[in-house]
Amino acid sequence: MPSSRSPSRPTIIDVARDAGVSKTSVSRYFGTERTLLSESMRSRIEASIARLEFRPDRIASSLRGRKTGLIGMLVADLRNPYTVAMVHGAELACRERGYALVVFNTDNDDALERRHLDILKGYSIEGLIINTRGQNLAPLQQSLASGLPMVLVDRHMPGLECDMVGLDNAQAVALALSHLSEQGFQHVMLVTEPVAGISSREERVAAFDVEAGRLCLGHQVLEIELGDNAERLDCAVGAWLERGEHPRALLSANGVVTLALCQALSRLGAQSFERAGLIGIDELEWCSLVGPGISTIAQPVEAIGAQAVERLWTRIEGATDAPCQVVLEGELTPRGSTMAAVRP
Amino acid sequence: MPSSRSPSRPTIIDVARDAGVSKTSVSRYFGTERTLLSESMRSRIEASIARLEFRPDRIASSLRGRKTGLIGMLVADLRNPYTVAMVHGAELACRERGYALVVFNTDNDDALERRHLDILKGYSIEGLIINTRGQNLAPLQQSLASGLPMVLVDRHMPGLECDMVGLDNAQAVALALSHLSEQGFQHVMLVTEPVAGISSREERVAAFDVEAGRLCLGHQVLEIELGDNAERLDCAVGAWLERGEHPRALLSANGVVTLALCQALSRLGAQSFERAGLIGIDELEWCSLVGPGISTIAQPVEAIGAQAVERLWTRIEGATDAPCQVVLEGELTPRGSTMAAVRP
DNA sequence: TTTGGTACTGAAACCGTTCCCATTGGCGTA
DNA sequence: TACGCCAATGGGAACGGTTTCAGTACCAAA
Repeated sequence: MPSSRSPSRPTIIDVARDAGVSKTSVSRYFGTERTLLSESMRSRIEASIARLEFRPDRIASSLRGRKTGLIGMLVADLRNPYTVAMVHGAELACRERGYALVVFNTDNDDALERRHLDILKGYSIEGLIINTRGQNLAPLQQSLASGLPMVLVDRHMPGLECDMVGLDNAQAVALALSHLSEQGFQHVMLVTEPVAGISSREERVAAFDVEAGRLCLGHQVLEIELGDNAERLDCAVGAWLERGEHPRALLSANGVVTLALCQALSRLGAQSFERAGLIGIDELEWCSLVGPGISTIAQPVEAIGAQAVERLWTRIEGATDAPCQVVLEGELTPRGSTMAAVRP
Repeated sequence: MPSSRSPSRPTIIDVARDAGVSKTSVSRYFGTERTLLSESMRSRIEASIARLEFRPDRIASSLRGRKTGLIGMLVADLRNPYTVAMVHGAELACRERGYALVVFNTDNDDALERRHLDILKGYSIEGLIINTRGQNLAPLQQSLASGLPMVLVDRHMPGLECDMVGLDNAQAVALALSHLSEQGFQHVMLVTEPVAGISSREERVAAFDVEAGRLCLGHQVLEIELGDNAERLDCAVGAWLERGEHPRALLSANGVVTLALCQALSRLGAQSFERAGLIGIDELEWCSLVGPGISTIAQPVEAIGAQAVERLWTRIEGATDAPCQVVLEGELTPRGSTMAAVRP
């Protein structure tokens, strides 16, 4: 009945008293100095720990020397499936390495991002994973300068010299376009949220222009703010569908856009899916169910999250080589939406 | 240029020295005793804090007296949209109250759940939100007994007397069935993952039997393990479709099942959606896009997460009334999948 | 003048742990 | 025997804050 004594958790001193040893020895029982302990000491301590159900207070231990074991993560939109899967991958990797992940959602709010960053620093996190819009350069630069290991996910921030993990955008876009070309599409339109200096979007647009040119495809880019006003998208897509002589296809720059495009096509009439091809970056669970099945270029999202943690870990362990960049390849899943381009 | 001096963060002592006051006064500057400080003292401290960019170390301050401001959350499956939305709601509410949320994903692994619980306790969380399978009663009971405020989400755990927030299952099921009945369906099948003692599933099944009986609908329940073997589901649903004389409809017990059912129907042929009605508990972003549009009963997921935090908060503030139970209503969105039941 | 109260301030103890350093005892060696 | 060394152990300072408590200064009331 260890719980009947004191209402609060047992401390290392309780264990020491119970085992008849010093608190130093109990402290050594956890951590690397454990090998110093004799066999008898070790077993006595073990017994007391079990009897009292002692667990060291990580907060107290981090105060003096020991690390917190906390990794912070700042994401712009937790409801985005990309983010969720990435967080999941990062969480698995953290678990592997003995870290705990503290995730803050900034909801695309820059002020909130600053506040969350402050809070995270207050918890003495050992590393920081960032996947936000990048409007808060100064405070991030300062964190980096103060020696906090950081990793960017999905996009660079100019002026922030740190590791970065993301998709190989050029490869992904090329893969999509060569697939469309093979399927006989001759005109393509990339639909993206406003580029706004976000590097991954820039890269996708740039790769799109280059690659479509190389493949001799007619091409254009539609940059559009999603959100409240669905009509603008309907108009743009509708107009594009109208003036079609060639077999044409849409390339969606990410999962959010894919959803919006499917909604637009669906509003424009059920037969819209037959009037144009569609392929999207990001694999979504419902892609096989909609229309003829939506072709996708899947990002290795879980791997991206895991790699972010791995990069962080090497930095925490002391690696000081130049900032590196991990780009992972996308994978094509062809479905009905890009088959049989012989459309009027 | 405060950063050129010392590599590590300024401490309260640095501020005290800089302002020419005692560290006690600086400590008082934060927290409730602030009113004690004279005007001149307050402004001097303020200036030093700004000059040194001092932020109190929350970890250190929590050691003596002050709370950690951390709320822990244990979820069974972070990739489930229900979970994501609930986490998001909880996060907003935490932000409101000045808490930070530490989320651990147990991936439906009971051992992992125990480990995560231990870790969370090690960080001296102030409250715990639980949404897991409930196979780890003992350690949870112990946490509760030790005075940790806890809230269950979506389901009870028999033997764990604490607050609970979830869907009004009876109302949601009744709403779905009365809609189906109004639309002329005469036979309904509830499809659910294995009940396995999970209270929300039990309640949905119970309500289904009662309500279908009351409405004089032919009814049956299909309890099936999803995951790897999709064939079993295809068989079950296929067979059920075959032997149909009445207009019949499927009621999916949650979003995961809805996805599986749509996949099954889609595999069984595109016209399957016309052979039976379908309505699912949980609103999903793609429901309007699949087949004729899938009707849903939306759970107020964000509200559930927010309410969980609110319950926790009242407990943290000292409320000691009997464990309460917050049930929120589901909302019907009728779509094509439950229209025009006049099917052969 | 003494007393008492109020408004403000700081010294020191404390939180639970880790780390530095001193101590002890046993053993091999000169 | 005396010495040095090593393995094992413990005492106490330190970490960065909060809190308790003991002042100090000032002013009104007795």
